[in-house]
Amino acid sequence: MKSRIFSINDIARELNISASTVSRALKDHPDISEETKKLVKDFAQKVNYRPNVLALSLRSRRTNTLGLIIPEIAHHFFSSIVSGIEEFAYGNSFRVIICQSNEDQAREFINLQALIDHRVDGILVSASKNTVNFEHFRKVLEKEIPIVFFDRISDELPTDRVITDDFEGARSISRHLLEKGRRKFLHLATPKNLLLGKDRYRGFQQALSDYQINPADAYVLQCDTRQDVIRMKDQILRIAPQIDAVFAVNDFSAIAVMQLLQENGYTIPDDIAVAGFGNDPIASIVYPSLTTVEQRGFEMGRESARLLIERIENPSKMIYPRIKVFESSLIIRNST
Amino acid sequence: MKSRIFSINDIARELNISASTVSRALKDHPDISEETKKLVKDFAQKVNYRPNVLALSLRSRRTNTLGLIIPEIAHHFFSSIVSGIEEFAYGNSFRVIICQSNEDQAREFINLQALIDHRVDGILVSASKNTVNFEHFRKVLEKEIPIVFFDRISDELPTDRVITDDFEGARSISRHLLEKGRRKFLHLATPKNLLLGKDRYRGFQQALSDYQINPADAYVLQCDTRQDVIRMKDQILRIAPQIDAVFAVNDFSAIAVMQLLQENGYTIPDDIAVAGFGNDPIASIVYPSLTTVEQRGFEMGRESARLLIERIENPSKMIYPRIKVFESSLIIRNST
DNA sequence: ATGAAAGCGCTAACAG
DNA sequence: CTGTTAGCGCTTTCAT
Repeated sequence: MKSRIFSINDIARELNISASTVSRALKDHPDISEETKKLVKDFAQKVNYRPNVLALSLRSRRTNTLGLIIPEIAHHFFSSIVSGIEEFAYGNSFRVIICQSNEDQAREFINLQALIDHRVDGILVSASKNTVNFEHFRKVLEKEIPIVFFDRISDELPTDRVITDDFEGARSISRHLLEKGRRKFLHLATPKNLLLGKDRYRGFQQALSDYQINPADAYVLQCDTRQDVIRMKDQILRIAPQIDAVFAVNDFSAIAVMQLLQENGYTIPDDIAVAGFGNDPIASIVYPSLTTVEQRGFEMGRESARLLIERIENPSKMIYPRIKVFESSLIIRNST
Repeated sequence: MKSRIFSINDIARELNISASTVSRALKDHPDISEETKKLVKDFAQKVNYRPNVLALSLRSRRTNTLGLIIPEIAHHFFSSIVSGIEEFAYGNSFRVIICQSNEDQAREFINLQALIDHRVDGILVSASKNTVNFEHFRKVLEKEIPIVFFDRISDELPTDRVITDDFEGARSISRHLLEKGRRKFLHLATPKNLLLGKDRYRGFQQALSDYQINPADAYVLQCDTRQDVIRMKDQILRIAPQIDAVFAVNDFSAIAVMQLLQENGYTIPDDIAVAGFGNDPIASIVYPSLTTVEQRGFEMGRESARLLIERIENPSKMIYPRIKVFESSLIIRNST
C-alpha cells in the first residue's frame, strides 16, 4: 500500500481550485471562505500534507537553520553544548545541522563550505585545535552570514563569542591546590594557538604569583589528551619526584596522569594532588574522584544560539560584537 | 567590505550570456566552446560561486541527504556509529542530518517528521528506549522512503537491520564468568521492549543452561543506567551476599554496580566479578578495569549507511530486507 | 472570494 | 554553439 507526498498543486488539482487558494486556506488567510478552508484543510489532513521546506526556503531566502561546527561530538562538554543549542533553536523554530571537524582545520573548512551551500541562516563554531587561520570565517562574515564562536574562539574576528572564564577557573583551582599546601607544580597545557589554553595557563600562573611562587619554577608540558600522556610517560615520570601537584588543562589528561602516577607507586592525593578542568562525568567515576572545574556547557550552548538567532532576526540592526563569559565553579573531590 | 552570494542568473547577467550557457559551462558540457567555458569558470571562481543546493534539490527531487535519529549522541557507541555513517555517506556525496531523540518516543516522532519535511532520501534509526509503537515508521516506508534500523531495531517492519550479535556476546561473556568458577549471578537487564535486551538476556540464560545451571536461579533486575543502580542500591546490596558475579547489560550499569559494591566492602573481582557490555572507553579507565564485550560501532555505522544508500541508488530494484549481524568480541580485563 | 502570473535558482528539452 | 522555455513547490502581488 503506497502513499505519496502531496504538494499544494496536487491538492489544488484534486479539489479543482487554484494553488494560491490552497496556500491561503492552509494559512487561514481572511479572504478565503470558511467552507473552502474546511475543504482544503480536511483534505490536507487526510493526505498528510506537509509543506516542502526546500521550496519554502528557496523562495524566502531563509532556511531557519543554524549550522554548527564542533570538534568532536563525543565529548560530554560538547554534547552538552549541542543540547543547549538545540533546546534554544528548536524553541524558536530553528533547526540545527551538526558537523564534526574531528579537530582538523581542513575538515572544518569543508564543513563551513557545506553549511554555506545549504544556505544556513547563521553559524556556530568551536574551532578545531589546529585551526590557526581564520580567513575562511572572515569570508563568511563578508557574505553577511552571522557567526558565533564558543569555547574555542578566535579573537581576531568581530563576532559574538561565548566562553568559560578560563582564567578565573584555572586560578581558583590552582589556589585550591596552594591552600592544600602544594607548592611544586606540573601543568599539562594545550597547544598555544587556542585562547582557552592560554587563559588557563595565565590563571595558573597568576595563582602562583599570588602565593609568591615564581611561575617559571613550575614544570609545563604540552600534553592535553590521554594519548599524549601515554606518549610522554617517561618525561612525566622523570618529573614526578619533584612535584606535589598536577593541574591539567582538561579532565582526560588529568585522569590519565593520575593513573600513570598510581601505576608507578604514587598515592593520590597524598603524594601528588591532581586537578583537571571541565567536570566530565568520568571525573566523578574514577578513583579517586577528580577535583575539577565545572563548565556550564548547556547554558553556553543556549546563550550561543540566542545571540546568533538575535542577529538573524535583526539583519539590519548594527550590533557590536558581544562577549559572554560564563563563570566556572570549583568542584572539589578526592584527588586533591 | 561586503561580498554577496552569486547565482547563475547573476553570472549570466554580468557576462551577457544566458543562464543555461552558464550552467552548461560550469559542468563542462561538450557543446560549450572552450573560451566561453573559461570565461564563465574564471568569473565563477572570482566571485566564489557555489550552487544553491536548495534549488538543486527542489528540481531533482533528491537531497543527497540521510536523516539519522539516535537516542543520545553523547554515548561513545553511538558517536562511533555516527562517525561510521558519516564516513561512508561523505565518501558517497551524501550529507547526514543528525537528530537526537533523547530516549523519547515523542521526540523521535517529531524528528522523523522534520526529516521527511526536509525530504531526506533515506533514514537511519536506532529506536529510543520507550518506543513501543513503530507505526510512524511504517507511514514513512509507505512513502517509499527507505529506512535502516541499527542496534535498537524493530522486528515488525520490513526494513534492513544492522545489529550486534547480542546473543553470542552475552553468552560468551557469561561463559567466561562460568569458566572463572562463578555460579551465582545477578543480571542487570534492560526493559523488555528492546530486542537487544531480550537477546542479551537469552544469551546469558543459554550460558547458564550450558553449564547445567537453572537460569531461574539467577537474580535479574531491570536496571540499565547509572541512575537506576543508585536508585536500586538497597535491593542490590541485599542480593550481593548471595552472588559471586554480575553481568550487566551495559558498561554504565556495570561500573555503577562495581563501585556500589566496592563502597560496601566487596572486593572486585575476588568477592564478586563484574562484566559489562559495549566496551565504552570508560571501561578501561575505571578500577578495576572492566571486562566487557566490544561492539563494532564504527563498522556498524558504515554498513548501515551502505545498505541505505544502496537502496536509494536503486529505487526501483526490489531488495528483500537484509539483516547484518556484527560479531562481538570478548574483552577480558581485571574485573573478572 | 478566487485565480493567473511571476519568481526564488537551477537544469534539460527543444529550438535555432 | 547558445538561447528560450518550462517546471520543481511555494507565496504574493495584481486582477477579476
